Amino acid sequence: MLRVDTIDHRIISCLMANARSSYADIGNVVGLSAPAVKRRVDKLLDTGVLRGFTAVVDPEQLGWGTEAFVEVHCRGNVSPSDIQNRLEPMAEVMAAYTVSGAADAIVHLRAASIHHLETALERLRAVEIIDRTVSTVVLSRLLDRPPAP
Amino acid sequence: MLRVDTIDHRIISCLMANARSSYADIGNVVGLSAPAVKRRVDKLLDTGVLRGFTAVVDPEQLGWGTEAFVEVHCRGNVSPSDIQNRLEPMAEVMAAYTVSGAADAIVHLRAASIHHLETALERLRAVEIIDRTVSTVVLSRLLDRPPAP
DNA sequence: GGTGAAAGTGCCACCAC
DNA sequence: GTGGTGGCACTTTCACC
Repeated sequence: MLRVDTIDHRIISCLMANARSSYADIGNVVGLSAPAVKRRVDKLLDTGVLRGFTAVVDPEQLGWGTEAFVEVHCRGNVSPSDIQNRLEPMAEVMAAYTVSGAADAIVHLRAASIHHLETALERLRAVEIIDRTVSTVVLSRLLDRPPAP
Repeated sequence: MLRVDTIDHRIISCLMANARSSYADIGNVVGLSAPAVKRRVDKLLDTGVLRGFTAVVDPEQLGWGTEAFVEVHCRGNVSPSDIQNRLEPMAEVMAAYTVSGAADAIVHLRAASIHHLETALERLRAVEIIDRTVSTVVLSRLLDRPPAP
């Protein structure tokens, strides 16, 4: 793990605001030349601080407007990597976390419709290591921010 | 609201995989020339299907590795926009949703440490419209995917 | 970390369908 | 309305200082 200084943070902020901005533009903001910015970005990508660049889409307009959070309770003792391997092939799984408290994991599902969500939940519950699930359907997205600097 | 055809979807997929790929590269994948791709991307941005381009960072390595999901229960009847206005100024709020079930909202918090998370939770509970909260601390991130095509 | 030059890209006007 | 072409400015990317 390496040191990420103030200039790196400002470069990351620029790229989070607009991942397609040019190295020259970023350089004007942070006070560096374009090649210097590129060298820092390449290093941040190499070390994994920056994982990549992606487009932010409106799931609603693409027809993936139905979301739910699912508490997953497993039978017996299950390792996090077990759960991870089971969830990875499911396209509807946006994110998953092991958590404190009664549940073993929280799974963030996104689907095209309530019906699609239902089938995804059925497939989730069919996983043998999963004992039971408690799902909470999202009614509206109040806030959705990209990660902070 | 406009029509988003198959080619648009494939362009969006390319940009989600790498928001910094060139229009020519995308064109090679979807079978269009670079200017044709740019025109479609510009239109998708105009209409809001594409909201922008952002860098994907590893929160762990940036020192924002502590996460929690918080069920928020409000007193009386509170409108979603009320909750939204209260949460918007909090930097630790990554996302928030109104949900079905007993809770009024689910708030996704991200903080630099357990102590930072604690102070964020205190500020959340200090909001007068909020009656009580039930928080679930994330132990590990099993999966974290950018939105699907 | 900056500079300069070569290769690649973005972006626009214009044309064809 | 769609998509393709050509040309010029800008960007990326390298070696070198």
